[in-house]
Amino acid sequence: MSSIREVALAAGVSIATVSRALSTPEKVSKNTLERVNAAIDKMDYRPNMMARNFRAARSYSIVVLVPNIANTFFSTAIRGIQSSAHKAGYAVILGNTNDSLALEKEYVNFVRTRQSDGTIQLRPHSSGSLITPELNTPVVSVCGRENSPHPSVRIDNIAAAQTLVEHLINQGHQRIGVIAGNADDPHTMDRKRGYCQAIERAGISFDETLISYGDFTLCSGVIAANHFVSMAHRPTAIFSMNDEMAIGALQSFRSAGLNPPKDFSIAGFDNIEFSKYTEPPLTTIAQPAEELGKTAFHVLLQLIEEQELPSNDIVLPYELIVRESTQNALGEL
Amino acid sequence: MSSIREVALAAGVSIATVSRALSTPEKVSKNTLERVNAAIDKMDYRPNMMARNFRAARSYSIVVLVPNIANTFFSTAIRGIQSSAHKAGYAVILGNTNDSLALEKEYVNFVRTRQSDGTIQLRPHSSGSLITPELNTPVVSVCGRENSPHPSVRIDNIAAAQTLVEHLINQGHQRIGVIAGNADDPHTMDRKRGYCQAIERAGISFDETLISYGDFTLCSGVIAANHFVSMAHRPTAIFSMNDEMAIGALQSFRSAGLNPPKDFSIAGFDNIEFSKYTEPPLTTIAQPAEELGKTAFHVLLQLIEEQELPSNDIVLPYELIVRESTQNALGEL
DNA sequence: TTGTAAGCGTTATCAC
DNA sequence: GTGATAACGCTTACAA
Repeated sequence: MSSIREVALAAGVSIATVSRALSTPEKVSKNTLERVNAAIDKMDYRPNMMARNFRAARSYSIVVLVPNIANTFFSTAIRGIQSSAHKAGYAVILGNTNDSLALEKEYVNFVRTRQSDGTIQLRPHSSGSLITPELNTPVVSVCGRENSPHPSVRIDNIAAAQTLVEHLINQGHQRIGVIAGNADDPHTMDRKRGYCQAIERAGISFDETLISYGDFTLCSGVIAANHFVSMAHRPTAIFSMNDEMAIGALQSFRSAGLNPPKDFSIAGFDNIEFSKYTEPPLTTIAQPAEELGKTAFHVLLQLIEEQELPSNDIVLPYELIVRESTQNALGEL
Repeated sequence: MSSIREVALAAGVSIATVSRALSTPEKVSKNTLERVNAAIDKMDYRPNMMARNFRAARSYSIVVLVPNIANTFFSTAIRGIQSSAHKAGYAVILGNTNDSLALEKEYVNFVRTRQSDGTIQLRPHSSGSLITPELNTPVVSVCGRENSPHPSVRIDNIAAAQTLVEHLINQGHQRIGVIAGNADDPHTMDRKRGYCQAIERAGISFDETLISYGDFTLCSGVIAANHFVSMAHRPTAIFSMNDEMAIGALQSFRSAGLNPPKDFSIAGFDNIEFSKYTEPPLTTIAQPAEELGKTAFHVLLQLIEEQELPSNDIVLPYELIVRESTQNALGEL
C-alpha cells in the first residue's frame, strides 16, 4: 500500500524520478535506477493503476455484453476476447444482460462514466437495441450481420445456413423442418434466408408450417420437436438454428421413437463441444468462436485508439461439419 | 465528456455544490438543486467513475478467477456472482486462468494494483496455488473444501459423492468404476473419499484399478471409458466426477455396444443443463451453481468491507438427481 | 446553505 | 539527469 512518494523518500530521489524509472528507465542514470529499484523491491511497491488510469483518462477495461454467459458459444468467444485483451493490458468486464435492453444500455454507459473504454456485443444488433451509433462510443458486434450499425466480426450466416440445407437436400431430403430462434432475431432472419435460398434453388416450395420458432435454448428444442412429431405430414430432416435446440429436439424425437439418422436427419449450428458427443453425433456448422472473439477485440482496440479500420465488416470462414445425424442412406427415407 | 467544473459553471454554483447535489441532495437547497439538475441534464453530465473510485480508494470491481469459462458449471456460477455484484454496484472482471498458476497470481495482484477490491476463485484451493493467505487480500473460494485457507462457499463433496455411490450400490452394483478428475485436485480427493466411504460401508473392498484419472473434460471421459471397456473384469456401474466426462464416456461406451441402463449404470456430478438431454438422461448430483456464486459474492463483500464473517465455510445443500442412466432392473446385471 | 481548498497517486511540463 | 509543480475529476473538512 505504499505510494510513489514513499518509494521516492526511501530512494532519496523525487517522485518524478521514480515515475521515470518505471516508465522510461533509459532516461534515468544507471546509479539512480538501481537505488530506485532497490527501494521498490524493499517496499514491495506496486503502482496504483486506478491513479495511473485516471491520469491517462483511460480505464484499460472493456465490457463484453452477452445475453447468457452459460451458452457455450458465447463463453468460447469470450475466451478469445479475454486472451487478446489480456495481452494488450486490458481487463474484461462481464456484462451479462439476460437479453434486457435496459441492462445493455447500462453497461454501454460504462464508457461514458469512464469505467470502460469500449464494448463488445456478443450478438447481432437488433432493431430495439438502445445501443445506437448516436451514443458515439466504441462498439464492436460479434456475430453481427451485413449493414450493422457497428463494425462487426462474424460469419456469413446466410451462406452457412444455405450450405447446411443444401447438404440435407443432397442427402435426398425434400421436406425440411426448421427449428428457428426468436422470430425477430437477426441470426434467425439470416439463417432462414439461407434456408429459403437453398430450397428455392432445389425447386422446393416454401412451407411456413415447417418453421417452428424457439429461443435458442435446449428447452425450446424440445417444444419444437414435439410440434414436428405431432404433424400429420412430418419433415424428413430438421435444420436447427443452434446446437442446443437440436440437442433438446433429439431427446424429444427419441422418446417418440424416432432415431436419426435412420428415421430422419437433423443438423445444428455452432459446433459446440457437446455436439460431437450426442447420440448420434450432430452435423453442424462450425463457427470459429474463439477467433471471432480475438478479432473483435483487435477491431475494438483500433476503434478505441481511433485508428482507421481496414474494414467495417470482417467475415470469417465457417465450416460444415458432417457427422452421423445426417448420414442417411438415401433409400430409407 | 463534461466535468463537474463545467456543470458548476453552467449552474452558477461551486463544484462542491454539484458534488453534494449528486451524493447528498438533502443538503442542498431546493432552488439550487433544481438549477444544478437542469445544468446536469443540459450538459448530459456523467460523473467520472474513475476519478470517483480513485478518490474513494475503491475500484468497485472484483475479479473472478475461473479455470475455463466454457465449462457450464463455472459459467452458471459466474452468472450468480454477476447478478449479486451488479446489484451492489460492483463490476465483475473476468480472470480466465487456463489453470495457469502464474495467471492466477497476476489476477489476484489486481487487488494490489487497485484494479479490483477482491477475488472469487471458482475452484478449490490446491496445494501449488500462489494465492496464499499471506497475500492478505480478500479471497473467497467457491467449491472449496473443509479447512481451506480462504473463506469458502461450497457443497459437501464427500457426502455428495457418498450419496451418489450409495445410490448405485442400492441398485445392486458391487463393482463400481470411477472416472476421476486430476489426481491432485481437491474435488477429486473429496469425491474419491466419499466413494471409498460408501463402498466400505457396503463391505466392498477398494480396488485402485477401478479408478481412472482424467481432467474433467469431455475428451478425458472418452479415454476413461475406453480403459474400462478394455478391462477383463468390467465394472457394472460408473461414477464420473463431473457430467462432462460422463457425457464423453457415454459415447465411448455406446460405440463399444454398451448401452445404459441396460448394460451398465453411469452417474455424473454437477447437473449441468445438458445432462438432462443425454441418451439416456444422466443421474447426477445437482450443485446450486448460481446460488453458490451469489453467496460467494456476499461473503466477499463482507470481507472487503471488513465485516465479521458469520462463517468461514458455508456449505449449501446438494441434491441427488436420479435419471434413467442408473435405472437398472436388478436382475439384468 | 454554500464556497474554498486540500488531497487522492500518478504523469508530464518545465526549469535547472 | 533530476526536481518542483501543475493537472486529471472528484469528495470532504472547514470556513463563511
